[in-house]
Amino acid sequence: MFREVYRRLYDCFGAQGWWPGEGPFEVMVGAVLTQNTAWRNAERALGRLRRAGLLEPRAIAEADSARVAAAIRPSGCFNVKTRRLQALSRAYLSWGGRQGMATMGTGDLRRALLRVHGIGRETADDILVYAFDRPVFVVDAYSRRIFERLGLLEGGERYEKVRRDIESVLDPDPALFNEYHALIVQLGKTVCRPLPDCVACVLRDLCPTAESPAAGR
DNA sequence: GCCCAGGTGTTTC
DNA sequence: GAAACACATGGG
Repeated sequence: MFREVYRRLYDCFGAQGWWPGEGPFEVMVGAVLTQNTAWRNAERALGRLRRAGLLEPRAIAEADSARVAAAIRPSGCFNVKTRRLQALSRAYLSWGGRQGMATMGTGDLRRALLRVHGIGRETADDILVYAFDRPVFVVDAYSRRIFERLGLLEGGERYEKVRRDIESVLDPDPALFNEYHALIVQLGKTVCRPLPDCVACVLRDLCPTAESPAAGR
């Protein structure tokens, strides 16, 4: 069923071509900047970092935190995110950069990322998929809501369970997981706004047998 | 003015 | 563990 949802979303929206970013490190920075933040604002912050010469691990790690904070201001929570970016940059360097990380197994890399201050499950999985091409499903509020509505999730499941359940029935194809999360976000942006209810219309197409709407909120 | 956005850490029960 | 809260800007 998760395959079918994917297929329909892909037919409907086409390839999303995520992640908009230049290399692994930039993707990682973007993943932190977009936490609880619209991508548009994360993008602004990214541009300002670049213009300030701060879009490199060593530059961020060694810069005065006030400078980093000023650069990423448009993405909100800038003091919090500054600490996170500096921690992530130091970790990135300590792991031997993109090469070092590329040689690590997905499980090890995930555990390493989760130990970094400010990198939670969703951000870690964003990084695994979009910076290092690992076949990992990114669980977010949209995917939960959509799958719950389709009856594929009960609601209230833990992050890890959702992730494993979905990964276990899909081919471990990095490109597929890359598109899947992007398509769900696309669906969320175009249809699920305001969040709770209007998922329904797309879901009628996705799965005619799904429970009818109104249970929202 | 209020709610939300491609969350996470801390505190408290 | 789970719930409540802080973090903070920009758009609808």
